[in-house]
Amino acid sequence: MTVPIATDQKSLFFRDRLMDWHRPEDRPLPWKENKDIYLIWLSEIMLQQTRTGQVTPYYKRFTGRFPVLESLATAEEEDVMHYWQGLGYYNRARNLHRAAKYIYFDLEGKFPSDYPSWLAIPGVGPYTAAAITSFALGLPHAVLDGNVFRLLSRYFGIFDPIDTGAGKKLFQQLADQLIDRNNPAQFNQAIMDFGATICKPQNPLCDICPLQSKCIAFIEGTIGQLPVKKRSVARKKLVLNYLHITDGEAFLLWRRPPGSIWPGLYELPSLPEDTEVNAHLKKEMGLIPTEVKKVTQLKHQLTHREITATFYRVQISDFKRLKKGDWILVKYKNFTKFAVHRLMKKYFHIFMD
DNA sequence: AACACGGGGAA
DNA sequence: TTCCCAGTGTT
Repeated sequence: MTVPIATDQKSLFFRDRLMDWHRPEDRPLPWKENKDIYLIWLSEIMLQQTRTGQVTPYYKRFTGRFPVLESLATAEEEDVMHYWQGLGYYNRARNLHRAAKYIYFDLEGKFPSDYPSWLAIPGVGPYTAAAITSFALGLPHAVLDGNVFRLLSRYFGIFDPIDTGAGKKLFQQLADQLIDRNNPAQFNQAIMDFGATICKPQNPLCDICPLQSKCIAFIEGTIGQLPVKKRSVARKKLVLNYLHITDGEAFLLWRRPPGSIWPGLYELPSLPEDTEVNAHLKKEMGLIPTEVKKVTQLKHQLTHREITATFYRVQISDFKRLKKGDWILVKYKNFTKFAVHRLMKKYFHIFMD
């Protein structure tokens, strides 16, 4: 790690305020009570993707049964799994056990003493290696977990996705520059505590945040957008029904209102959910179709939505009885003048050749 | 780069 | 319900 310490004002302010904010006694947790590298290792494995409150009882039970490396290394796997039961991500326990045997028998009970060696231990990735080497050995490796990603992305206003190789590299460099080399352990503890208690995912406590005055996301009102993730979490499903109402020469378009998806873009009039086509046409538009045909169904992916759109072609003799409404009558030769979203484009591409 | 891997707290 | 948690290993 040959990254220079960041000396710009923003970074200095961040480091100073963070270290000043940190009160180790504020978040007392059982694994903070000592510097036993075995116990720190164990706690960090348990804490992977798992809340502190959920870990605490497991940690106590587990350390009661396996208080030192030897007890874990010489235990039966079934016994280990039993004490992990209910905590989830069970490969953690298997890797932990495998690693314990490796350290106890192959390394003669001597724990690795640097970052790369810890990284080679089963179940230990970049985060855990940094946590162990800083907490137990005082080495200046910055931890990068969900809390740190969130805090840094907001404070520095970074919109690069955190779930790509490039993004992780960027944030790791930044964190390694920020770390207080005089006290890496306290810095790592502080940055995670801060993220967990102040810069929370939802409803962060910006009003009492000591970093507020220089927090880009707070200043620019983008707290809710950060951190950015490329891979969207399971998309929300959305069902839409569109009506392609035409007399052969023209058809109807409608402009989406602001505050919805695709604000301001045009699309075919849509049929409200749980509404029958003919009834809707007559009641809302004053139209009586000569033919209604289900034409196609298209899937469309958005960042946070999976849309299933069904298209109905509605044939009418003329638009004379069309009620006044938000829709506009568009001649086929003119329809390219209207801005439409990609889903609509897909449909037009297929059915307006 | 994408995916599997668990269970639970909070909004 | 949805989000996300002191992430890592595999493909």
